Amino acid sequence: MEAFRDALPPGTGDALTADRLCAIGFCLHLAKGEELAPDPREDRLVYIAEGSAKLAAQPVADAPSGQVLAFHFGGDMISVLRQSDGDFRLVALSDCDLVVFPADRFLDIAQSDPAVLRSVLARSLQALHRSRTRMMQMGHKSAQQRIADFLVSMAERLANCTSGACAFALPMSRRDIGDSLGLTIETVSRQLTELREAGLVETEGRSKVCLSDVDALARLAGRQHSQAGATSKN
Amino acid sequence: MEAFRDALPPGTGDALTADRLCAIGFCLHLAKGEELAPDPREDRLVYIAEGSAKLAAQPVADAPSGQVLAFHFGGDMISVLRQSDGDFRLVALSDCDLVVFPADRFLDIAQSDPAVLRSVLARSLQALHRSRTRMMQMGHKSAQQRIADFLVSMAERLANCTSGACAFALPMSRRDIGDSLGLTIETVSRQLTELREAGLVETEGRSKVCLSDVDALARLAGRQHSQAGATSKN
DNA sequence: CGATCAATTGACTTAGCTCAAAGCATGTGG
DNA sequence: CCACATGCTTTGAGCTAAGTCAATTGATCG
Repeated sequence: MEAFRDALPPGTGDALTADRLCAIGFCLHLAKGEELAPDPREDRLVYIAEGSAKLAAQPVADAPSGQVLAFHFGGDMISVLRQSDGDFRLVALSDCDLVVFPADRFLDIAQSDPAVLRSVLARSLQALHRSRTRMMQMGHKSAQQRIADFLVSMAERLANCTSGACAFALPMSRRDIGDSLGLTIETVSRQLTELREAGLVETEGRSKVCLSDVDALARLAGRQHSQAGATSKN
Repeated sequence: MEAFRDALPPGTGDALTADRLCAIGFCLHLAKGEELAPDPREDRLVYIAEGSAKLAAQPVADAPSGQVLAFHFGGDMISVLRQSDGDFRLVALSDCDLVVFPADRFLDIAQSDPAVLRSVLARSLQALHRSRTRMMQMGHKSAQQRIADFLVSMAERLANCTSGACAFALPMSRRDIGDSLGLTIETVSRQLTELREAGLVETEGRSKVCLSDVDALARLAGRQHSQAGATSKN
């Protein structure tokens, strides 16, 4: 819970507001593979204090594990809106510590502190912008570009690396990667092999990857030297 | 300008706030094909009082006219964020009446009226949710499903029709449609032909379309009986 | 150490892209 | 008012990237 207080936008919001927000949130631990119990009655805001998770749609015919909307990691604040046709699911990719807020009450409180509300709004407008940029790219990009883009995003997110070389572990499976990019696991695997043969990526075991040249990957992904608006935090 | 006042969320926001918001906005008319002059200095919120427009990225190699992020129509409020790598462009598809606000000042004023701010936030969270749902679909959908989905969206947006039959005129070209769905004009055309042969769509001239069974199209698009979260306003 | 499930690799199929040509609207000038 | 020119749209014929099906390899955990 303390971690959440630190995550509030710096310089905005007073201590009182933070206290009141903490009062309505509850902490929750999810073990790897566990899922945040859906609540069809209300929208929720979830803060990920620690760990990694995927936001996925209910499984459908052509995506048995449920299509992946986004990946989220420690420090992210995400909104889990209830859907008319069934909730989206927040599934832990690794052990997770969460703080869950009812969206209505959270906003009621934030409303008394416009600075907080505005900063939440600014965040969500940015997120919308990123989501759109991403969507646009999705429609026009090849499998290799998508994988390259994915790796660059993960490097930023997981290793805080936007340039040069870096190594980190991917918490999600190939299936999750494929489901998030609109590709099959086979294609994901093949593209990784190609990138490996091109000397851009090394892999070890199922999850460890090592990117030798993030800039080259970014170029491959078709990113126009944009360091802003690249991560996929909510 | 009066039209904008009506567009403020009903029941929220007082008259004073509306007055102050109107004071910082300026009206603008765009003729068909014209473009909102970009302003790299600040983000803007644009209200479309009348007409239709596309939000497109700067032209790149593989999309000469610029990739289309979204279509917008009368009544929409959209945010045009400046980009690190060049602005997105708002281009009129038909003659348009706009009201343009500097985002910062708009939010400064809205901040004094938390109800307005919150409603703008709620809108943008919804928009984010829709954008993500859409993005997810984009990755996994066939050309025919995308076209069907597009037609259903347009029926809702342009003819206020979510079921049964309806007819309307598409203000955008096949190229714009393709650019927004990640398809080529040829594929757009071919899929329309298939839908025509299936008896779901009739076309007349370049722009007029007649959908005989919106529900069937929605089913074809893979929409799970979701009437909520379907339009693509902001 | 072995069972099990994830990941890789291969062979084949197919949806959608590219290149190319022909048809139509729409608008303009005679 | 009609003819024509222009540019959108449609249609056709390959081609290629990615999906499908199937078999193998490899990793992880009890």
